[in-house]
Amino acid sequence: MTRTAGRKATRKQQQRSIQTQEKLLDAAARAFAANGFKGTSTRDIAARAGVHHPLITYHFKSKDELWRAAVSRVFDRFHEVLCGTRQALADAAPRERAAALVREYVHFAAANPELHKVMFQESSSDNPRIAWLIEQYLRPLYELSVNDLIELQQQGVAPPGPPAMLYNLMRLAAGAMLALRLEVRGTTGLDLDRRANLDQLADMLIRIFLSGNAQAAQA
Amino acid sequence: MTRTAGRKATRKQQQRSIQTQEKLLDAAARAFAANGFKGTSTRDIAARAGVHHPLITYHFKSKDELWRAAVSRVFDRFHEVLCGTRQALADAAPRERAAALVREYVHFAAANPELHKVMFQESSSDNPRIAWLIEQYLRPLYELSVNDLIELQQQGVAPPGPPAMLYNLMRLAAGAMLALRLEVRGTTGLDLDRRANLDQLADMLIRIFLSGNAQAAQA
DNA sequence: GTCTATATTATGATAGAC
DNA sequence: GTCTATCATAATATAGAC
Repeated sequence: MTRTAGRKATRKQQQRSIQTQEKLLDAAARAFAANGFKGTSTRDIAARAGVHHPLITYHFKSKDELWRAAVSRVFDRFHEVLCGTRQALADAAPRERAAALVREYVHFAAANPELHKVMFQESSSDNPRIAWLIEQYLRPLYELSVNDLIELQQQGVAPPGPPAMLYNLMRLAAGAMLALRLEVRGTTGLDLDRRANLDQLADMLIRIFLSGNAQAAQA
Repeated sequence: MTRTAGRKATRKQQQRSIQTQEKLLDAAARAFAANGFKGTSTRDIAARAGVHHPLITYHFKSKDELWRAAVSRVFDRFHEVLCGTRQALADAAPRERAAALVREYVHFAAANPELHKVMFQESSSDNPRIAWLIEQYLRPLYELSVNDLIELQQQGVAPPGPPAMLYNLMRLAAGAMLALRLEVRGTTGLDLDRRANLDQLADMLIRIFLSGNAQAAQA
């Protein structure tokens, strides 16, 4: 009897612990995205999550490790989604596969603005966090994509020029638009919370970056 | 004799005061660009400037006003440079004028990375500073540029689509590349501190965004 | 115009009760 | 697993000597 009760209590506690961690990870991602690592206090994160702030130390040991955990969660999902789509379209024509990936990229970035906000926040200075982000996620993603991009350039689908430059233009143009949605709206009146405008953005990116004459080049 | 000495002393003091303010404004722009408003301490700024931190309150009253002063200095120069080039090329063909402005934009953003870093930092959350920045600088610049851009689209030089979307893609692609130079280098190996790569970036932007068939469209 | 000293609040992290 | 209480440090800002 005592064992059963003990097990139930343990299970409940474990569930609550996981819930608390989830709430903290969500709150941390939003707070770090909004104000950067240095500009965010652990008290602010705890308040957003609705938990007491010493629980952060309890569950994540330090502010630094909480940052890594929160960022990992967003980037892991991003990586999964992109790789999934890429594999699912392994047999599609390169141009159609690339177009689908652009659409996926835009919609994921719109639904998860923390992704690019955190990147922009930490990339503005030389610090251990951006080095970690590059090592863990950004460089691997580039190395996964660059060969496809070069192929698209050779087929004349993507515009010529250094692949690294083209890659950065594409990802940063889309990323900045979606991370800075508030500023974009205030400055130009463009509302990227509307689904129609989001689709139009993806179409525009595809038209600009992936609509070269597929018969040309290779000369 | 006392008057002369007094005047000399006053003049010297005024000069030193201006020097101190300049040093503080430079340091503030760099610090705010690197760590955002909330992530920057006035002590850090004072240390970068090599002055004692109570001098910030003395010269600028508050951290908030120092931010405005530092940002104004960068954006005023930016505005001057762009408007100057625009007027100097009033008689040039629209495409050549636009291309020259893109080159100007890229080189100014490269030489003054604080411009876009500050923008990206503060744009990640809704706060009074980004509202001020939009009101004072970002929207006026857009309203100054959008008619030219529409004209370029009508002439078939710039790609079709909502002008606001095109405007944001152009400025944010260039701005993000140059604000995130460290990240771009770490992720893709592209070194935008090299003058040659900078020129190539401007050329690529012009090719992508301003190389439509000038005879087409208008249909 | 410049400095030291300090008031006051906020921060990251910990100790120990329950 | 959760809470209160607390420590040590760093923050913005001010007061007042020189």
